[in-house]
Amino acid sequence: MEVLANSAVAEISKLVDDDYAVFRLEITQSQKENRALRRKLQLLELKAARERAERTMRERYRGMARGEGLLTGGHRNIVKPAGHNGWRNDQPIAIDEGSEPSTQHAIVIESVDAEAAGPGVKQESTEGEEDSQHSRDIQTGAAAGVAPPVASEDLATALNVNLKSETDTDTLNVTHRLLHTGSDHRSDPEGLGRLGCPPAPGSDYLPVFHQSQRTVHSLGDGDVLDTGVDDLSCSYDTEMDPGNMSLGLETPTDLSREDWNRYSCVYSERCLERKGEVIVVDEVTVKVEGDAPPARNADSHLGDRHSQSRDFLDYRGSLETNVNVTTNSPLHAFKDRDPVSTSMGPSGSHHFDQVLNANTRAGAQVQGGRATSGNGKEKRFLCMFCNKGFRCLQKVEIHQRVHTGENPFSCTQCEKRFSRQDHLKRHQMVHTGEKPFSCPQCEKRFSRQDQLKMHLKVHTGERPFSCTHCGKRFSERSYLRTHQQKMHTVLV
DNA sequence: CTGGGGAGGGGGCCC
DNA sequence: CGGGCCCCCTCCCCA
Repeated sequence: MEVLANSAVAEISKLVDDDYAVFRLEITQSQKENRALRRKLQLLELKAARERAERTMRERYRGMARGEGLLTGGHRNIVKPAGHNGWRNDQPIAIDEGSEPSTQHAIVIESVDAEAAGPGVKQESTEGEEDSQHSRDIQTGAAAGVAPPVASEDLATALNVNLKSETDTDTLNVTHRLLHTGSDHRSDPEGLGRLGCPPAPGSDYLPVFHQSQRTVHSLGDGDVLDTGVDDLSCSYDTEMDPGNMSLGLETPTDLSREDWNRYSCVYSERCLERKGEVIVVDEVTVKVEGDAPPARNADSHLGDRHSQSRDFLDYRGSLETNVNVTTNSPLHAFKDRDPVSTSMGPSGSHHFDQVLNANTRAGAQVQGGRATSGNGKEKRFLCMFCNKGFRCLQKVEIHQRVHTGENPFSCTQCEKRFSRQDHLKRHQMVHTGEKPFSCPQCEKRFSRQDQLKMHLKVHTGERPFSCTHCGKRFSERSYLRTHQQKMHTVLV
């Protein structure tokens, strides 16, 4: 009897276990379906939100374009909508010495080669069909402007952020994105802009999206990187800071243009690999439509004699003389224009200033001459403004202050501001009167070594610069230039 | 007009 | 990675 009872219990247990297993399987499948449906729903909602947001942005930009010239001559005076708490021209970035200049975010775009083994959506496909399906969804949804796949884990966050924009058109926290549609109006023979799609040999350019976190600034701007590639097939949309990213739409230089930047996003087959504040995008190619020449914060250079206009003019010059520049050159300035990104709520805000300008690469090369990678030490970090390459993230962030006008270091003696700490330190010698460098010939003293070096030419009679017209020699290039301009009317 | 000096901006390199 | 330094360029002022 006991045996029969035991066997019966065993049989019952077996049946229960079997049913339980089946039940669990069904539950798992249901959960999977649930997730898939939820994601689809989120994508749809996101799509709708983005379309609404873009529509709003366009209308706003159009309004600004009609009301205020965004580009006036060599300088753009950006007029922000009232009530916006974004970057203000009368509030130059002022981070006093000792305070942290900025906490910066960056996006690193790597080529396929660079991160071939990196994790990606594709690689993660083994985790579930839904992921790969999701990846496909995002890719196919590019034209409609679907949120970026910030890896599967970050997707929800990104989506949430994007969805947030749906409810607040004035505080559009939408992902920063890079638009791709396949450039057909640009030439980039060197493939600098081919950010991984496919990468030019030895050109792993890593445009750096600069995002400063400050308590008072929240300037978000979408950026577009024009890769100048004709056969692009992928683009991406990046979520810089899911919690605070602001949407930035490009401001067309040509106000008559109607082709406002259409922000669409497509993720490449790879995924974003987010590492702290650095996002690595694999196999990404982007294209830009629309113009947004860089502008400088008119008041960002306090006491700066030269840079305010000069840099901007230089920038314009690089554009104007760059054969690669097209009317759709994607130059963007952000601190001076922030018509959109005003996520300045009390919850804190970030400003995301970034500019992509593949077209100014030539200018950067002219200036630096070694802007591209592939020779010696790789310069994988690209300035989002001018595409100039740098080896270190910090360097490119510092460099981008050229474009942003950011001067975090202020002199306590005269309130002058500097973009670099060493410049501040150098400047402060003006106040201290320190002149550690003395001329061995005349005992004249200088505060700087390069000035001593310059001075030494007085004694050596070195005149390496000669006028090609009259043969007159000069010790300094600037002397020669001045001479030629005045005497020969030749621009050097 | 030339030359010299002062000063700021920027890139590169090294520690 | 950040700081510091070197170097160069440029502009301005002035003698």
